[in-house]
Amino acid sequence: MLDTPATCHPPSALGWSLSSREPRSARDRILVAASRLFCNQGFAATGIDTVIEEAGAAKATLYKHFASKQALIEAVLEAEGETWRAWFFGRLAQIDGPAEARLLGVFDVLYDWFDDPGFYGCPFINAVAEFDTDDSVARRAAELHKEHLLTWLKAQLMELGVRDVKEGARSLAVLIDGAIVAAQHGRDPSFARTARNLARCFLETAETGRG
Amino acid sequence: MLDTPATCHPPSALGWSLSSREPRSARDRILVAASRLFCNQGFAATGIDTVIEEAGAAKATLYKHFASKQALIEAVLEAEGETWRAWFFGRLAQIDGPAEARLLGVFDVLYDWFDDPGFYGCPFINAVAEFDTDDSVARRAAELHKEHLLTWLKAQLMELGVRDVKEGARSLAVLIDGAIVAAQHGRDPSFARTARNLARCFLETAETGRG
DNA sequence: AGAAAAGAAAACCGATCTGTCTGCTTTACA
DNA sequence: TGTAAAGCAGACAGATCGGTTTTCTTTTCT
Repeated sequence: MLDTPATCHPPSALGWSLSSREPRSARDRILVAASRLFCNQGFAATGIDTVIEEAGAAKATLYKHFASKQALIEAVLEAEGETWRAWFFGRLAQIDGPAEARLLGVFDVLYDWFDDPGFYGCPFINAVAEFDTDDSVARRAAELHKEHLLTWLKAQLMELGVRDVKEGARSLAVLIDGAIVAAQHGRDPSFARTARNLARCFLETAETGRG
Repeated sequence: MLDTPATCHPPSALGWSLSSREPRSARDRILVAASRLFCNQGFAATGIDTVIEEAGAAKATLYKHFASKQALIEAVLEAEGETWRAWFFGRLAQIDGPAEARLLGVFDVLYDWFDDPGFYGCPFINAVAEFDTDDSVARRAAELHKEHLLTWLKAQLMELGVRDVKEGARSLAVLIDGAIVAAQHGRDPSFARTARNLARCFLETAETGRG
């Protein structure tokens, strides 16, 4: 009963997902199970009973650690985002060379993410798609996540010496979001390469202003 | 009770949404109400009872026209997609000039879409985000929708004389998806301009092979 | 005008939802 | 070893879910 249900992909071995972490406490097990179920089956579509069954935990235990389902969703998004960013920026940090190589490397790392059988799109994009209307917790979590990304992108663009760093980061963010959605819909990781070519094309013209 | 609830944006005046259509039959009212609620509050999060209340219809009437909630979702996606494409391609058809102007015009039309107060992102992206795991009706509807878009893009790129038409269409699709998601998350229509600049940048290098 | 279809209102069904509460067992720590 | 916390199992509550059925009214078309 602790096996991964057939409707869920196996936890990734790459380490971008919370599901690949070894749970220690009951709280961990609940968080990991909720993460896997929420991200694969949807937040609203996944019930609390399913989460505790997958986690092998008691309902009272869940509600001792998380005040409500909303709070659990919030915790899942935060933990999932942190895990993903640690993996993503960790991979990028291994790339030595100029900032341009690191910026293009973004799309190589994205390729590996898309190519993982457990890839289910970006949890934040999926969450905002569900809870769009109200300015919910999901939206704020997504904003924070994107803020982290933009900060990193801007640092690289600054190092590269492009003129409009803010607009450059926005451009790359559009490419990243577009690649994620296209890869998710088409189940085709090669959209990372398509986006990479667009990025190279953009950087070539944007770099003209560097010193 | 037929008023738009506070949680929903007013129906668009531009005509890209099904909500802007004047409902004639009870079936129409149900379809329009379901479209507005599903797209604004989420598919799973919106109950049948809410739909019939918003539509001012009886539950039996709904189930006479639609076999199930899934069938209703399917009908909403199909109708919403058809309405959107009629609006989108209609706007683009008004652009006279070379294919390049029409391709860049895509992002001007997208701007108007994003700028509408009733903008809730792309229904297909949102639906796939909810029903990702199973190869559901939503996924097939999204594929069909993207197929329409790609066909149009390829026709323009062919007219423009670019070398790799298929890859060019994929590139523009990434830009469109990315702009949609970024605009939805940031509630900022100007991501359409960012994507437009990327498209111009891409077309300039891709056009080198035209005759 | 009269037949027939469409629709409204509301009761009703079984299942499932989030969340609470009560026992009992296991773990952890002093 | 004894005490306290943590956790499991499951019943339970009230609401809501998707969906069916019945009765009555309105519309529509010949």
